[in-house]
Amino acid sequence: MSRDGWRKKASEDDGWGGRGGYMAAKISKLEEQFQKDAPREKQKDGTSSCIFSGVAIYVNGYTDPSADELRRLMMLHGGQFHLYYTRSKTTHIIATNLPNSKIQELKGEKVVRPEWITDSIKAGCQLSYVQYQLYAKQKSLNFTSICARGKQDLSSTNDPFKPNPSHPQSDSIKNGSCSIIEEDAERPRVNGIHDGDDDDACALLPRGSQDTSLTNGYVHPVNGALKPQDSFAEHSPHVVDIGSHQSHLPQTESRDREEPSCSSAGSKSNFHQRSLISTASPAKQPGLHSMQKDLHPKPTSNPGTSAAPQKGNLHDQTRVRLNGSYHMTPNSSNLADSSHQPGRSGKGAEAGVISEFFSHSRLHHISTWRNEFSEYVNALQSRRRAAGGAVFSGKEKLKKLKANCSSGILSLWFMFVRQSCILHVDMDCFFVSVGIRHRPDLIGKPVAVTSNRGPGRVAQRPGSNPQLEFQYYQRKQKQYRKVDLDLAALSMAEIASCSYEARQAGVRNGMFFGRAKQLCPDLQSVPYDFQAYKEVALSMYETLASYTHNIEALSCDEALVDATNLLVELGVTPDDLARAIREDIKEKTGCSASVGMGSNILLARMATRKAKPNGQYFLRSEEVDDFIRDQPVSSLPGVGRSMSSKLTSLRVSTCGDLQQLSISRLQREFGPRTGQMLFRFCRGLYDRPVRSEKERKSVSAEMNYNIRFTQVEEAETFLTNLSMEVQKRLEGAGLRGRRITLKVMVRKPGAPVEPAKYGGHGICDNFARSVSLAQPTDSGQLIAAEAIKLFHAMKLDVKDMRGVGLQVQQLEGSHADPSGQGPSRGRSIKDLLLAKQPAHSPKKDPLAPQGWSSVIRTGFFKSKNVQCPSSSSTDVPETLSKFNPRPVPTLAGAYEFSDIRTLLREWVTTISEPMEEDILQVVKFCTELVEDKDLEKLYLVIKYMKRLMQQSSESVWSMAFDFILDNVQVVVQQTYGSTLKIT
DNA sequence: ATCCTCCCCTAC
DNA sequence: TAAGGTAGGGGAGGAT
Repeated sequence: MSRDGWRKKASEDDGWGGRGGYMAAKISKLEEQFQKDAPREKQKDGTSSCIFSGVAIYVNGYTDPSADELRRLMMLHGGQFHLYYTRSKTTHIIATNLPNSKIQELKGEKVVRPEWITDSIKAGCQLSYVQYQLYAKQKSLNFTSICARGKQDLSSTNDPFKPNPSHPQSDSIKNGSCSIIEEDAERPRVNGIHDGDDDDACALLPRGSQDTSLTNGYVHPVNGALKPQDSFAEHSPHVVDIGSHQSHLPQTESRDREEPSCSSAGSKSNFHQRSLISTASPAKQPGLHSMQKDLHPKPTSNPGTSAAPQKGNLHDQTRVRLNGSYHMTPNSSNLADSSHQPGRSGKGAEAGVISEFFSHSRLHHISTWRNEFSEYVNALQSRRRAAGGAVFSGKEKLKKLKANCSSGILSLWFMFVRQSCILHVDMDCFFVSVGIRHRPDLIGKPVAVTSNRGPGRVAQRPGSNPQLEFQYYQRKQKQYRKVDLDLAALSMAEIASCSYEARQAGVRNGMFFGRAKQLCPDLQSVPYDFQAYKEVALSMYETLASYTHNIEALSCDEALVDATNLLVELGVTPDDLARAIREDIKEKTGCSASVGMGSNILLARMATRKAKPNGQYFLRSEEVDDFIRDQPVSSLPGVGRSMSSKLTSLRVSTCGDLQQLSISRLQREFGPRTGQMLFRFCRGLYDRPVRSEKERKSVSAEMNYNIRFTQVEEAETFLTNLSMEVQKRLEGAGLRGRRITLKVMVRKPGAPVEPAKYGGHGICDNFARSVSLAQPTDSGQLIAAEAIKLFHAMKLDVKDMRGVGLQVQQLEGSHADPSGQGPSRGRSIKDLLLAKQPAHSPKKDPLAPQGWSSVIRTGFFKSKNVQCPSSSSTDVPETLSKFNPRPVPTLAGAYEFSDIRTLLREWVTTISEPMEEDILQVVKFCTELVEDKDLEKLYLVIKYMKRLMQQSSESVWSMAFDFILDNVQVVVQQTYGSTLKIT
């Protein structure tokens, strides 16, 4: 039986629905609350009805209107609102975004967009939910007029739930012989422009069968860049675009999106809490709300980390300066860490070093924002689907403006020919622009954003050998320049962004500040202001969203806009639109943006290079061949340092040079896909549509700065803390992963022990190891345990470690249970757990099912001769022996938390169903901890069990946890007069 | 062939 | 001092 939130709760025989369990009590309490609130709401509002009589909704994830608002609407209009999903009682699930895994599971359910509710209220009657179904829409896409071959292609590429990862164009079906099909009404009409790049389609047509077909969006008979034998039959004026990227259900979830974190009753506290937070939030525009909320961060920047209370003992660390770097030592006070974050208690600072680093890391912020703005755009897309649509103030303004002018030839061209038009909007030297918004004195001056505030010179640190390092890097980059001995004394703070004036002097982004200062002595340094960047970025996105929601977020300062429909609707030229957008952005942010325009994403991006700074450039299709011929290959996306140098060795420096190489040659040199990419890119061909919904495939956290360990324990502590960070991110994304990868950077043999750059990793080798888990997890503890195992397997000298990263892959929604078919369980344990009788003394298992193995039947903790794995476990802790005269409570002989943890983990992971005897052993152990007044350990144990047992695919483990907790709480209550708060 | 695993590369 | 993160794509090479 699946432990998944949806399916598990769906079955009535799981025992939680009606047996008077905790869950049932909670649900009925919430229902009571709802009934109580309803009349009050009706009174407040005035407009009420009974149109939702008989309807009970459960809101999954973030929605617009928010869950809170939907709850209110249900109150007003006679419906029910369920905070928990119950298949028998919940009639409709309301959602706008669902992870793919969830969609697969819910195929039989009524999953409906929130507009069903708002529209019904507008209409004054309950509308049919059918047309509001979230994923029925996917199935009902009209493919009827697709030709036979198109259908063939669909089978392989069109499953909107399952994008083919190796197939960037898999979400659009185009080929040369199909006729136009009726498009999804909500799709922008993209016509004749996205030349097909579908491999399957290509393979089905003989090479060169269409001499005139390979174009970059402009249909012309001769393309000088193209030899007929290299042609793919990929272009057609008739494009079949199923629009799956529009109707895709977004997978990425917003940070404040709420879903049941777990199905079982055991998850109650966690889920309940999160749900309440969710319903209390006034989100009116989901993505926007989350972005704005983040702009005013709460003092506690660690909301999702339920492991927080473990801080202060388990993951204590302090920072010790050694060789100019921070060192982490376990088990010491970390009060110092909390000092820089007012309002944060000491226990919230366990990841002090890590979070401090991330808070200062521009790269970390850039990555985070990219995700967040993608979510923002996702939310816009969801809104866009809403009946009635949004108000596009920017668009309306432009429309009015346009009404006063006569339309030019070009706008007519766009109206009638419907040439696809993509805008690439890119803020000019973003960090600098934001940084000097209120510094008019710096406008027009060479400015760089960097962490270095000084003159750009620093003292060389003992032990470093900058010359050696620079030589190494130069050799690697095949630049045999003389090493500047003076470099040693220069600041190695990186320039995140520099003004065009600075660029004129040779300063570049990423350059060390000291070097830049040499090149440009007048260079002014401006500090980072991450908050401001985010504000401006949001403003930019809001501006774009006032024109269209067909936006793809590329980063905090860069976005793609598919303007095809907009231009047709407005009857304006791309330049008109770009000008309006740029003016708006400038007005709202005080910063300038450049806009590149072209018939596809590639061309739009290349046009931006020409547009910058503070300009716009529309690369017309007929100019493409001439334009692209002279472009350096390095300007193509995907061509970086490595590929550039490989191309140089092939005597290729411009796109024109690259056009001379045959596709087979390129594929031989670079591999099939990269070869094809190069072949197409250098001709300006690229047909990926603008898309906003991308499926996340990994979640990771790494730190390759200031990593200096002297002892193994430090590395282990760090891995644990990093795991907690990963847990936080997984929880934030509502994901769990099955595969864990540990990545380490290790000082290269012979490299200076102390790198030239302060805290830097220096010259390193990279190592990575991964492990697959039986079940997906988001547990930091579990990830830490695996990471530590991997770490030991690597047999590193910890002193040489310079970087550590943890990545989690093979993701799925944290509420989906992939297995759904664990080993069969007996009934007795369930009965025992459901009976929920506090059990203070162990008793014999009365009903041991026959199927249990003898090992299990004997009891895990009794048969088990526990070998405490930790070396320290043999030493009796002094504090305990001193202050506790009676025997220390043990679980199967273990008393150190680390050993208990190991024991519990083994128990839960190796056994599909716990024995009553063992459960009672644990209860007994916990009871003894209460008696021993060791609430700290008790808390850790409970907390750990909660994670462990609730993430098990066997729901019986969740029940076991509830049973244990309930029993322990009774004892705690008796002893202390209140219960333990487990978050 | 196709998958998996371990990398490297690229982009922001 | 300084904050060298993060996610995705894909190639190489081995296992199946």
